[in-house]
Amino acid sequence: MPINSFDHYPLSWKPDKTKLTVPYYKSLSRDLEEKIRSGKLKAGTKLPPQREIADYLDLNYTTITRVYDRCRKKGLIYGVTGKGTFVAAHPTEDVTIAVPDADPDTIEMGSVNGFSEYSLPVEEATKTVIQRGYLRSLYEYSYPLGHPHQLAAGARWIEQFRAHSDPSHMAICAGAQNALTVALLSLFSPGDKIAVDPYTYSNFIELARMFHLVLVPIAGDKDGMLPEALEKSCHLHGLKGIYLIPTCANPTTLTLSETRRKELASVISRQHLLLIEDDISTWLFAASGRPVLPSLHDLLQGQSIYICGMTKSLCPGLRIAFMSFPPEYKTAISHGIANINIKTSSLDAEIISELILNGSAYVIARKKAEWAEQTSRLFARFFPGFDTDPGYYRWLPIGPDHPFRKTEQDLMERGIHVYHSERFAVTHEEGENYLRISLCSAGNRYRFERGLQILRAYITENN
Amino acid sequence: MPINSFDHYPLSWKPDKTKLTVPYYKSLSRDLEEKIRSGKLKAGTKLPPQREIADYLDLNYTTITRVYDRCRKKGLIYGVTGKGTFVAAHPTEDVTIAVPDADPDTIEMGSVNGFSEYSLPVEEATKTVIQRGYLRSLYEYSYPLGHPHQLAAGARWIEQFRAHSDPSHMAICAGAQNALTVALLSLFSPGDKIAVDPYTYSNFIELARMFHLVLVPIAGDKDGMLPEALEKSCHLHGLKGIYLIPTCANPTTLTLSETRRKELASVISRQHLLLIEDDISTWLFAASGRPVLPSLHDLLQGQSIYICGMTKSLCPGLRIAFMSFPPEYKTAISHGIANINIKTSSLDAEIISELILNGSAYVIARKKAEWAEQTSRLFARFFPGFDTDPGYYRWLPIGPDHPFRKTEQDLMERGIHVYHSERFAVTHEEGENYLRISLCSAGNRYRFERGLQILRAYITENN
DNA sequence: CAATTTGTATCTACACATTTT
DNA sequence: GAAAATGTGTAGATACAAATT
Repeated sequence: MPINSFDHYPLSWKPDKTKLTVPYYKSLSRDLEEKIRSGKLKAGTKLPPQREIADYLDLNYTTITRVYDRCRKKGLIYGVTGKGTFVAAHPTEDVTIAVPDADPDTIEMGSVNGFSEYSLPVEEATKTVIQRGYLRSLYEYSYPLGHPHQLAAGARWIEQFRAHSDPSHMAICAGAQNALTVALLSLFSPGDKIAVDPYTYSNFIELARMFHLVLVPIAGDKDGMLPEALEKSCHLHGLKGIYLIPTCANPTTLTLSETRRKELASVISRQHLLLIEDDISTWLFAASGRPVLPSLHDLLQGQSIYICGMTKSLCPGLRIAFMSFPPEYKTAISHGIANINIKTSSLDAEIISELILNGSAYVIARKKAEWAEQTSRLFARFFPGFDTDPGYYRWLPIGPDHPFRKTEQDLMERGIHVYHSERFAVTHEEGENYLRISLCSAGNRYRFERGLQILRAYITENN
Repeated sequence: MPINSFDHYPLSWKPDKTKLTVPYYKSLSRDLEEKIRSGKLKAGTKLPPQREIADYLDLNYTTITRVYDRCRKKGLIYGVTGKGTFVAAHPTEDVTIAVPDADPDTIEMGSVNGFSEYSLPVEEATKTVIQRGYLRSLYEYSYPLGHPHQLAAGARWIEQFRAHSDPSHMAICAGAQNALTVALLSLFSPGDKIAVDPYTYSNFIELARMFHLVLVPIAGDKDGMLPEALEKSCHLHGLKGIYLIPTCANPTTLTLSETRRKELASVISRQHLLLIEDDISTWLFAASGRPVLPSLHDLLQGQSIYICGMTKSLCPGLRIAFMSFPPEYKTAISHGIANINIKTSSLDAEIISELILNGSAYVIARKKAEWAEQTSRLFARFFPGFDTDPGYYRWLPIGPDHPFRKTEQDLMERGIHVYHSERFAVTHEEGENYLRISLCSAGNRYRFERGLQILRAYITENN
């Protein structure tokens, strides 16, 4: 029997007692899910304590625990012991960063496509591959993880990034996103917990959610994730893995310092975490002659899946990523690849290998790195204080009162497409908002410059 | 306190009381998993009833339920109410049908590669695509579900198979297996139950297991799955979806009759199941001028994902499949594709489209269908009683006493590679065993004929 | 065909850790 | 720094459905 009537309580979620059906936990979690998905409960809303709902509905409170649990595993809500339960950052909204269909009137500064102008060497390489008569042998099943000489090309390529590997424990996937899918599917199970930065690659967030993996954000400072916070969270949550973008993280552009890398490696090793290292940007450092810090893959020697996508550095249309893993995961990953892809297109892989082996890949990368530097200098002219470190995007603070949808829409109406920080947030964060500004998708310098003008005008106006 | 000492009971699984640690359910399920994976508990073994283990260990029996539950969701065991709990068919063994690395001394009659000899038109089409200057536009992000004209080509292609669709609710995936991954990931959640034939495509079994989906085998007769059995199972298990290969099912080669298709469609519609229709073989019927039965996709008008892989009919090396779905799933599937692949290689898709649009695809398919018919006639000469219906494989009964590994190994030693029925079994089945014999991978007619001789000799010897 | 065996689903009880007050 | 609030993890009790005897 309820102790109170609760009529005057402002329960943010107040399920309708009359609509309760057995089993209770299912009818309740359906109701909660519906309210969140329909937007009746907004991101960041604090839900009533489990015991309060239980009291109100006259149910045992672990039944409510079960309701919250189900929604938590779906990524709709998250709980903090002692604090309460909250609606997740973007429980349902479409934050997937897909490929926008080209609209000539909007300047693309949201998605990070990579410069696509420079595709001549790629076309040349394609012709070479075909003329060489490889086609016949490529159009057959074999080597599901990639042909040995393609993997060798991959090993050579990632060497530049201080990630050392060997074709015998590498694989080719259909792009970095696909490699992440393979890694998550092969090595994790629903309910497993993975440490991430508080802001991280939004497609990873969605992917993890699709697999019903639970993401646990770990605090960081200007050098990236804090090792102590990670270690503490291990004890607290029983983490299974960790996802890191050590160099020029997406979207925050933070790079882990060498000390930080070593400290994190030591925690990862001590706590037996499984690291997924997503290396999207080191090529920009290597190609522009900047110092390259050691990969965690090298520092750890095991427990680590290293992924290097070729899309951004070489050619957006060819979907190839190289993956390196410790030998003990080879069976699991082979299974994952067999089940997800059977195998990756040999043609794409062969073209990429050709580009690496004939040296064009290095030339293309250098060219793209130059462009990136030019656009980042341009960006810094508009927004002083930003350095011109390599990177395909910038992380622009815009103050606290700029809600997700509205800000993006306002800017869209002014003619630029950008992404708001909430797309990248693992939990709903109050306070500062940011925009991620892509430096490489506007099409040309003039469009990009116009975009920056629009952006600066909007920011000065609204602050 | 245990009532009995159990020392004389032959408990097939008898956990060591002294090694029990808290939490009990974890330490126990770890132990059970280890025993199964290490082979100490073999496929089909009946485990002790939950209450018996609980009694023996002096624990509440729902704790054992939890242990069994965890292992069940991992696909290690399965339970039948009233009967007991059993170790699953191939709980851990590597049954994934991957791509075997070529060994010239072994005749390949296991994996179904598709004839790869006839790749000249594919090479021509590749050159055409490149010369046409498409390359530049292909090497860019756009149209994550596939270019409209590629999808239109797909729509035209599947029309032959009485599957009608429209480019606006179609997508291109990187092969049929990849399409299955997209469908499962986008539309199902861990724990969801999917109806399947008792023997079905082994990679689907593994894929479902990776996603922690539970497969429920449904009885069938010579016309395929029984509608009444399906309907009954809906009520019993609360099925969410169903996976069917309506034409020349893999591996049983059964084709659903037209009446059966209509009856199943009616159950699927009435029970709100989500159908995944994997069409791997209708092209063989179309290409050899045989009658084509209506697809369930057409019969259902909704609730159905239709998948048509191009690998077998056209070219093993190009990884393309067309998928058609009801409009209401477009968002979910777009998300799935964005998260798994970002997008499929445009180059492969473009080559396939070119082949369809310039008519070569039809010619290639006819050629391959002819070869398939020739090899199936050859097969029927060796094994009378088999008809020469289209199909890339045959399902050969070999009697009850031919265990999985041993049979495959025996035949491997004699020089042929084949797959045993246990690879395709959803639950462990006693009784008749089968071999799936691939008709299209031996390399040439002479090798295939030698393979059949070896096979027949083995069978007559051992029965 | 009724009683028994057996698996599955749901709800309840309790212990514990962290955060806030 | 103790008490209260709050989420999470584990174990137990009960009801029920299907298959077997």
